[in-house]
Amino acid sequence: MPLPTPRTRIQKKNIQTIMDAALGVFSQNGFRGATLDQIASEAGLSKPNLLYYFPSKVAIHRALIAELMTTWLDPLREMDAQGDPIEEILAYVLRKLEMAREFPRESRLFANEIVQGAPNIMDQIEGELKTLVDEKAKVITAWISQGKLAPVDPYHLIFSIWATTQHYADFDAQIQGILPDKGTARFEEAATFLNHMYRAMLRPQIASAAH
Amino acid sequence: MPLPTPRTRIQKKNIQTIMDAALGVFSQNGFRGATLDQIASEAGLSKPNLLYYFPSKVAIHRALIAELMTTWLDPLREMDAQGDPIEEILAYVLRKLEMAREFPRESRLFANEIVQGAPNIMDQIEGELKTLVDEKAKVITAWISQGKLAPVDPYHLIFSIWATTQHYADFDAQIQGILPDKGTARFEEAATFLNHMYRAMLRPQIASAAH
DNA sequence: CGTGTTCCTGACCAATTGGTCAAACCTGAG
DNA sequence: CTCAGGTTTGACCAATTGGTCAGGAACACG
Repeated sequence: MPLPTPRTRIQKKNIQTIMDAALGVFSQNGFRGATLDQIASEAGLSKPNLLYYFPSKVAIHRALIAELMTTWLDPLREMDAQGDPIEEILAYVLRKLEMAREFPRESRLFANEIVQGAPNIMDQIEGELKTLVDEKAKVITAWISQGKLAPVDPYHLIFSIWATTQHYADFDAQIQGILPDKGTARFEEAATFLNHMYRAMLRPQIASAAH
Repeated sequence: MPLPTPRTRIQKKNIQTIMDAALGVFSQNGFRGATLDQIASEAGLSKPNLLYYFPSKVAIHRALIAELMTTWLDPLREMDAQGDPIEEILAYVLRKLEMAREFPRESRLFANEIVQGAPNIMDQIEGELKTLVDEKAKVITAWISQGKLAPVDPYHLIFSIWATTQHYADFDAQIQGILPDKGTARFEEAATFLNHMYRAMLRPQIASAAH
């Protein structure tokens, strides 16, 4: 029985190994496309051994998603209403881009889940996530009404940030197929590009002609 | 044997029915996650009947991808080097957004394929697609050197357009979970937002102070 | 009508799948 | 060393999967 909290160091190690292997397999094949044998093989364990630590395939997936959800939203949480609006948003963009580079598997796991209709995490999207987004949207709206940002829809602004940053993880195969160079330069180029893009669109226009 | 070109009207109709059903199933579950039984059931045909028209599961998938690739790139092809740069790019953005609204299943089919490493279409990405993108990147670069656009990396500009527009199809579940309204307003809002975003970032800055 | 071709199906198959289980194997505290 | 607990595995199972096949049903066309 998989104990709620890992007790022994063996449990800790194996659970970690399994989740790491499962992350790779689920993120590449989606839930239905992934097999326990694949995960077991990737983890260097036997299939019954997997099922000693997790009661079922979905349990592994759920554990992964749960772990991911807690850390995935941190960059957005860090956006500070007290800071300089444009710099705060740009910092958020760059943090998200950094996560796309650092944790592409996590990004793809998420992408797979959402593309398939988010069957397992819709409640968290409509709860935790929506709450956070609503809160930050209010912050952005306040910034706009203070004239510190160009007037844009805060929700779609956030969507565009998710889209443009996660794209570099989720669609990496396509990007690497198109971009001439094959190094990691694409992420640095992306940082420059997104920096320009969001600065340009968020810069408040010259104050209204009337004064 | 599935004849290369559909002959009878029955073939035409059934092949169409199958591909439509397969599009739905593949786009929601990915290739490995989709089953022939599911597709057959969705199409209202028996499984052996599917395999009368297509020799295998991958054949159906290949047919879908092939059909998609031909039309999916049309919006980009239409970008005209002779037109007004900003308007041309914006028209492209809106066409892509329109496709995300009109053909979300096609978008998700594509997304699934790329997220999983584009195993079946990497050659087309590195061939047809790359050629087209290279060509259009040159056009954009020319526009920039004529001072008609702000200087941005043309490749990443195109990536950002793909990301922001397809996001509304691929991640629709998330968007609908977050946005207050549930109608189709999100697409109109997106059009407004993207219009602002790309105009702001592409507008050439005031000519260099020196004159 | 008749008859050759196209279309369709139930029954079947081997391989793979998620999952079980009893028995064997470790491991660490006393 | 011991032995009770945690850990691991080979063998197994029922269900599902992609795919086959022989034959029947529907059609086209003279």
